[in-house]
Amino acid sequence: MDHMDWALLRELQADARLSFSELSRRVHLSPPAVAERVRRLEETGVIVGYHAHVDLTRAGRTVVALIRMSCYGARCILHDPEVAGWPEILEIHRITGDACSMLKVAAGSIDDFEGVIDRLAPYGQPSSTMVLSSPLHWQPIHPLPPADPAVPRR
Amino acid sequence: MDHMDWALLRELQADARLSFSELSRRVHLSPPAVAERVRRLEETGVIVGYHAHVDLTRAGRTVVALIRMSCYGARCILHDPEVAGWPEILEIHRITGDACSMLKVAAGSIDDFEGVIDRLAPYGQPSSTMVLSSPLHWQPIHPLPPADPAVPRR
DNA sequence: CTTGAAACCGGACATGC
DNA sequence: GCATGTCCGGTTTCAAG
Repeated sequence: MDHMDWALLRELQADARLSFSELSRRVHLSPPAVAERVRRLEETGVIVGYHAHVDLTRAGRTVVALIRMSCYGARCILHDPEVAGWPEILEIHRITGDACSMLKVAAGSIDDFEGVIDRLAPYGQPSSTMVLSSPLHWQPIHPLPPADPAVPRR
Repeated sequence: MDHMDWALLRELQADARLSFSELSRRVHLSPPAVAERVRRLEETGVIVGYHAHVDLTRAGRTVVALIRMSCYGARCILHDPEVAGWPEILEIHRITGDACSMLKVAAGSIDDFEGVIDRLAPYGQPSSTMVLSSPLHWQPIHPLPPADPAVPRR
């Protein structure tokens, strides 16, 4: 993960459809070198995929919510792989705290959302928070500046 | 947004780097028709971008958290565009409830994470929940089946 | 929207630095 | 490990139906 790898990640995060040739021009590297580096980033699991991002509202998902699930012991959604297949469930995160997971849900309507809640209820108590808007949908990953501790830690 | 548009979205969400020709084979449409449909999906804002997805851990972001921000009145992070530029802040969602926003944060270390909390504290009270793992990072958007109410609503 | 043709570009390989 | 150069295949973009 040197500076050149980060330059390639920066470009591919901004536009995943760039060709190797176009990439080579932007990062000032030869096309074969670019191809091999990108292949390595894919095979080592740094790049996990290339995805088109779809606007939820324009795709008919007008109701977005974050749901904290407090599951009933062993009957946890984390143990049921079926839940991850429901179309409204976009993300599942296992978290610390009194709840066991946080879900990001995008439903087509309030009725649809109510149906999701009904389907989740058997697993535990869902606590919903509606998403009004998302001022920052997504941010590319770039290298963090090295930490310089202003106050030395004891 | 007919069936063919959804087929194109399905393919481009699964692999954003597919060529128009390869797309045309997969959805059984001619290459010019594919090119025009994709261009329309981009210009109408259905497709908002094509992004390479990076594994947070392998990119050095070992500490992931969700932070609920309860801001001090007008001094809200939603009103300060600078916050969205901090590299550790991946998402900002305005939400309902007693908090004003939910942040997704990916820091390089606990020290770095503590630094983010310190920088957030002037805006309001941050309440952090650590993400232990993410069984479902991302799910493509596909058309929802039409609702058929098993129990008629009154 | 499809077909067909032509120009272009991008990817792969081999060679050499 | 990277740059250069060549070749081939694929892709894009027209035009016409």
